[in-house]
Amino acid sequence: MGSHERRARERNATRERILAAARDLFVREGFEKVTLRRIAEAIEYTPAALYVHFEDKHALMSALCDEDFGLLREAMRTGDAIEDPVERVRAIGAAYVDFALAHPHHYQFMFMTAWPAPEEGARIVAGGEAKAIMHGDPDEDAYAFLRHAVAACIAQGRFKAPYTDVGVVTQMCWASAHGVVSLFITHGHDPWVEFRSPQRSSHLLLDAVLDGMVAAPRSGPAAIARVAPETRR
Amino acid sequence: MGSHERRARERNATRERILAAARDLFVREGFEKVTLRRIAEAIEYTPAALYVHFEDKHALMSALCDEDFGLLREAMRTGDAIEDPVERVRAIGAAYVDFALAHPHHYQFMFMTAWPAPEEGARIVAGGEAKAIMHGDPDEDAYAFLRHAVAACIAQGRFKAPYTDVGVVTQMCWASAHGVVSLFITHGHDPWVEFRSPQRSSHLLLDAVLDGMVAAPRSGPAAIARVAPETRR
DNA sequence: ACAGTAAACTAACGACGTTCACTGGGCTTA
DNA sequence: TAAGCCCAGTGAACGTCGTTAGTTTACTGT
Repeated sequence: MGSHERRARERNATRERILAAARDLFVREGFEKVTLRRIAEAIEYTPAALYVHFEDKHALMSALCDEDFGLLREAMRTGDAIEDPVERVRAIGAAYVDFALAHPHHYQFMFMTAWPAPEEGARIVAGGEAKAIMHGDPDEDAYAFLRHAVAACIAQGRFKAPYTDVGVVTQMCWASAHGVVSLFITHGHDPWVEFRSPQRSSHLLLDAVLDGMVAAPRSGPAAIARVAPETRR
Repeated sequence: MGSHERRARERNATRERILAAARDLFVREGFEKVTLRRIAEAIEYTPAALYVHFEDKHALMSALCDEDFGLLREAMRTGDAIEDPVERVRAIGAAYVDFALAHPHHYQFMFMTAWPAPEEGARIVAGGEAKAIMHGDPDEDAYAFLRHAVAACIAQGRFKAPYTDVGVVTQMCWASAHGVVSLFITHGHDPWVEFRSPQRSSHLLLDAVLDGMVAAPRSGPAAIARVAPETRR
């Protein structure tokens, strides 16, 4: 009677083998070299076999993506214990950047590829798999995690006007980190732009943004908690 | 004897027709729908005919790109007359964002696609066409144009430490604008992120960055020239 | 009138994602 | 034990893509 479970386990095992092969190709050869035929070849399967485990290539890549979003979420937990919300935002940004630079191919797929768009047919994907990745819960959603920290900053009045809209400020912080790393990923090796350390650039940028947004210390201990950017790292 | 010129003119004309068809497909149907076969069909040619005018698809797209870099450069000239370098940087950023949002597909190709990388063969493209796009001359190169304005800021001591490295600060400004617009282009229609106005977000971000970088007004007229971000737009 | 040039065509190649009829071994059931 | 089902995996094909080699065709300069 446990054969059901064994079959399911086996099925899941080959599914994992497929994903592993895809990830291997992905991280080693880059983006557009990941081909169903090469994945199949890597695990000594026929290309058609992949369709038993994934609806199509997009679904396969999405599954890879899901795993990476989990990793990113975990990486961003680094700053979870930091009391000061502004410093927490800073730590989250640093973790985000580190993740992106450590896994550029994954990052590229996660945040730098425009998905096929809703089409005119307006057929929403069957189960709504995108929803599974990010649905607003700070415990499971990297975006909501950042947003949560930003909301804390605003709630404590740490940001002066007009930086008081949680959504906008969250996007500003996200864009700061994303801007540097995505530029580095696409143009980091172009000859015409001297990219020194993207780490340093992104940290400086986030420092500048936060500096620009934080309200002047009125009188409280906020001024003490604040660390000078140039001495921090 | 003038037939040489006429032939050249005709040749150039069909080259332009190819580019126009490509651009049309590009802007109307988006990125990956641009196919050599569809371009050829649009101008009632055979796919192979395109290879008379372009080395390969990449070269064709690069030619499209060149035109767009020209447009971008022209758009960024808006802030050319602005005296105050900080405000000039702000204006350049705004123009950049406007361009990106007005031509998202072009922007995607110009700044959001990782080019095939040098390969291991290390065969540099024949004429060095990438060099033609951006080669450091502020009059022809959008990046150098921004860099020039940033350098003026630094030369006038408008930025406090540690924001004194021209290259790094230029990249920070660039990344600020690029971060917002690229996120909007790829994820602007995703359900899980409430993207209000990317214009507003990017302007606020650049404001915050500049606010964070500018030195406190010592005593001079700089404080007067500085306009409060929230009242500007 | 003739040879040369070059733009455009025909036809094919290999690689891609995807589909579909099929097979064959393990499982359930009689 | 035999019959029948399930389903992971196969084989072969389809249509599309970028690209190439060989050929035609129209115009040019002599």
